[in-house]
Amino acid sequence: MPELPEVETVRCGLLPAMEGQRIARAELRRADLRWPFPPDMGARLSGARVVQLRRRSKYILADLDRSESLIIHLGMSGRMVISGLAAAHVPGQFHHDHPALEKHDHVILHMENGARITFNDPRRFGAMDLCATSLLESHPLLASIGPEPLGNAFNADYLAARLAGRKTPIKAALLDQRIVAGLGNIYVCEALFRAGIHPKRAAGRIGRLRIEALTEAIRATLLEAIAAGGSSLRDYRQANGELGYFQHAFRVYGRQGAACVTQGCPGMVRRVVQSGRSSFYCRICQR
DNA sequence: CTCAGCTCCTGCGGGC
DNA sequence: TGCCCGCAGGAGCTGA
Repeated sequence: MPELPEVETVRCGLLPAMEGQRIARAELRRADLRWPFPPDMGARLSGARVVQLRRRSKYILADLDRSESLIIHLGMSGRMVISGLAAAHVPGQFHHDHPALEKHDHVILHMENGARITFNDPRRFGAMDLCATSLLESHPLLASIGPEPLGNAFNADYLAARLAGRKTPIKAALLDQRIVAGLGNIYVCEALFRAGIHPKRAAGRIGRLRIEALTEAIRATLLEAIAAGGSSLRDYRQANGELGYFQHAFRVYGRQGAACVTQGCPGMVRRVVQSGRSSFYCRICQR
């Protein structure tokens, strides 16, 4: 499920185990995910201290004390599982009994503090790479990504300029990471519903006021999801260390055939396929 | 440049 | 029970 809110939730969950902490040993259980790991990745991670754990779009960036940064992408099915984190709120309190490894546990970071961070990814659409921290912005995976939707650079002026003249459906435009960072299929559907915009509407044919509504809908959708992830983080932290999946109430995503949640709206949620991916919307609320 | 379609990979649920 | 099919939250690549 990892779109921007889930990645942010994973980052926050990793903070107590990783930020400021040293990686005692990085264990690679295969040589690649989507792409081969960079040369000597295990050795380059082992012994490094994580100075800062950041997020850019759907990427987690771990700046190391070696002028390098670890780039992590969860792909479609990637998860981070923390174990040995006994009491997250008590610094330095870790125990050392870890559950057995599971299928698709591809990379394990054995932290000096006793925590173990496991990257599990059945479909292996995820990725890891190392890059000089000073060159991160020009890394091929990051160079052409658009502004963060929760930052100041993402506003109605910007979005209007990027959508102008484009015939592609707004759904596809918002999934394009070069236009805005971090959105995926779920939150695009949700944001379009909130903004009252039909997913098939041509991107260049949305009025200024509705573009303003759209930027605010995107922000609100993401902020609410991040808040929901944050609360679920507190809930499951003691249960198991699994990060990356949390319950969230969607208004249209996955609700085809169900009643539209808008008060008094007689419509039902529809599902259409656009460029191979499902879009969910209300034909009455979204134009 | 823009855009649609294909592709990587595994797992799950439904129909027969 | 087993088998086949469609579907899944991403995104790079190709070719028109």
